[in-house]
Amino acid sequence: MQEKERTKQKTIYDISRRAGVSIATVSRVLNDSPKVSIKTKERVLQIIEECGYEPNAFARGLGTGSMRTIGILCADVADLYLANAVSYLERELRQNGFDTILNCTGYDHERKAACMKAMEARRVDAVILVGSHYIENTPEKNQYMVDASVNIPLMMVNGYLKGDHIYCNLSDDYSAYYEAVGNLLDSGCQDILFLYREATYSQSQKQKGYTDALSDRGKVFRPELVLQSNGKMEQIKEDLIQYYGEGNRFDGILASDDELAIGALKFAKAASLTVPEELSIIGCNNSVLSICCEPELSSIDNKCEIICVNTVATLMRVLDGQKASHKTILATEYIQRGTTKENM
Amino acid sequence: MQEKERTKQKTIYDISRRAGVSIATVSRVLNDSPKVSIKTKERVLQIIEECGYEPNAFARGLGTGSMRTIGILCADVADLYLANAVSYLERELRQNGFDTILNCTGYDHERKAACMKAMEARRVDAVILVGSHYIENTPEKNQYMVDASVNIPLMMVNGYLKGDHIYCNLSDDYSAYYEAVGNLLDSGCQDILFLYREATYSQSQKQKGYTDALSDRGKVFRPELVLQSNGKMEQIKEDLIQYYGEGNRFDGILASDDELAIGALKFAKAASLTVPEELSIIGCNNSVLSICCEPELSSIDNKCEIICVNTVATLMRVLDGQKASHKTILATEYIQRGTTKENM
DNA sequence: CTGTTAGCGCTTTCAG
DNA sequence: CTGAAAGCGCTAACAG
Repeated sequence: MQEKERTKQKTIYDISRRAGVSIATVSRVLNDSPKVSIKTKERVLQIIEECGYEPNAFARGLGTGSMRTIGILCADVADLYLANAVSYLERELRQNGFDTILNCTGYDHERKAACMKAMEARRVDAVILVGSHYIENTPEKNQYMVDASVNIPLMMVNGYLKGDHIYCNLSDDYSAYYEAVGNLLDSGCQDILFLYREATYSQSQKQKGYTDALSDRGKVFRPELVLQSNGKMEQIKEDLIQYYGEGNRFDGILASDDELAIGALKFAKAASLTVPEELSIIGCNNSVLSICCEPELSSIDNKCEIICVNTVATLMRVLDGQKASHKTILATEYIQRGTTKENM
Repeated sequence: MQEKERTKQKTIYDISRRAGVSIATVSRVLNDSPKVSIKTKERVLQIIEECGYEPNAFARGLGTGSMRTIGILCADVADLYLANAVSYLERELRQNGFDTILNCTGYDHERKAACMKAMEARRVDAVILVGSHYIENTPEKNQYMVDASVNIPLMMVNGYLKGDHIYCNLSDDYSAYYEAVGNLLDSGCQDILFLYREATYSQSQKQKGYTDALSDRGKVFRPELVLQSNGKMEQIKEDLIQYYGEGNRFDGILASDDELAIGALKFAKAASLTVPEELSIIGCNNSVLSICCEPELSSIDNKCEIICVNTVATLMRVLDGQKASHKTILATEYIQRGTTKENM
């Protein structure tokens, strides 16, 4: 670490000496305490300015037990949705005077738990978990979060886990998909394929909305119209081509994210199906992707920004010792574009 | 902050007492020092485990002067390219045992400088600046980085600034654009429009490649074939429609990013120009966007991952006191897809 | 190999 | 309003 020591950092003692006051007074000035006379305060501030003094954050952290840092855990910031969320969260946190430590955990359970531990060790003031990937389907696998929440408040963006110090903000995926099915049906679709990526908490809510909407509208749920596809766009397209080749027919696709939907769009082109006339497609997240394709993609906007703003607002109340809601569900908005027929 | 204190955190003293050794020994065990007998080491480790003890990171930071944290400054993680870069950087840093503090500075000069100051105050071990936006065109505006680099190593991803403790890794935008122009010309294009977003360092390199290639191929540079367009996809399309409406003609577009290129593609559709027959388009960054559209976008891959891996590797050498290269330029790769004609 | 001790630079009582 | 002094929890000489 010979890179350090370039400039001998000044300390509070240097300032106190130059100002002819005690370090306590300097500290008070630093913390904008009211019990310092304006005169001394100004003088100290003056000296601080002159010396280009910056208080040592570690020492302050050691003293107060906090460095005003929030940990953000997300599977991968390269993911469009997560990147957006992180961007909003970081902005809000900063506005509230908190720095953010980012940790991309990936999708592996062990690593997630390890990353959470690392955050605790780092003594962040709270951890925000972004994405429904964090909710696993067995209590044992979620235990590490419950454990962590004993020592530190946990905020979830688009995930729900019950716990005394766990606060969740999520979009109403169930209703969004329920409504989307209704829209497709209203526009004349008969057979709607539900296309999803993996079994997350969010996905199960979406699928529930899908099946409930079908049965409420008197349609029989056909399990073969639920298809899973992972991988990238090209793979999704291939999967659908194969599925279609096996004789499966549908005139509507409700996908659990925009990438899947665009894969579907590429499939439509490959299968020479006109969109939206012969095949309607709805994506989810209302990401940039949805306006890149032709026709542009109808999508479900899950109000990521609102969720994030709300998450940080809630966190601030929690850190302030105020009461806060443990579960907040936010409404989504259906965005009509070119891949679905206008109703009526 | 009443949220703290849930579990009285154990200290090194608690461990030393329970283990019947001095705190120094515990500290040695913690730091995996070789000068501890295996026996005591195991015993101490045992106790640490039992107590669920975690060393206080702030205290350690105060003692060592480092919390093994790197600051990443980027204009906005919601930006596709930047998100990718941050993702790679974070991964590499973590693999080297460093946490990353993310700060999205936006594009305003004042804020950038303020954020840099904040990083210094936080006493990160180094700062990585991502994106060529950080390089302004007057030395005065770049001064804050030079100043910061006196106290802390600075790494630049896709930007170049001279300085003793500044280390830059950037893609060879000049050659990439020089070559791209060649490709367009070879495929039969006559009039190539250079479409850019804003005057950044990177952009100027690209434009230089563009003009040099033209003149080297005996074409006269026509200033009216350089068009700036900001805003989102829709706006870009509109700008081009207007530009085209004013009588400007071209059969190739070389854009400085994928979003611009897709805006161009949308323009082509609006103007009923077939792509790539009547209009060839090349984007840059080889982002997801490039495979969302129809036809898929030919793009310049600037090897973001390699740059990031290299950046962190260089940083590690710097922190280790070794010599490192101040400027590394990496080759790009042209990705041929559907918006350009195959050569030959 | 192990223990003692002096910081690291700031916050925070407690007196005055 | 101001100062003295006791930590905060750990690291790192220095002695043994």
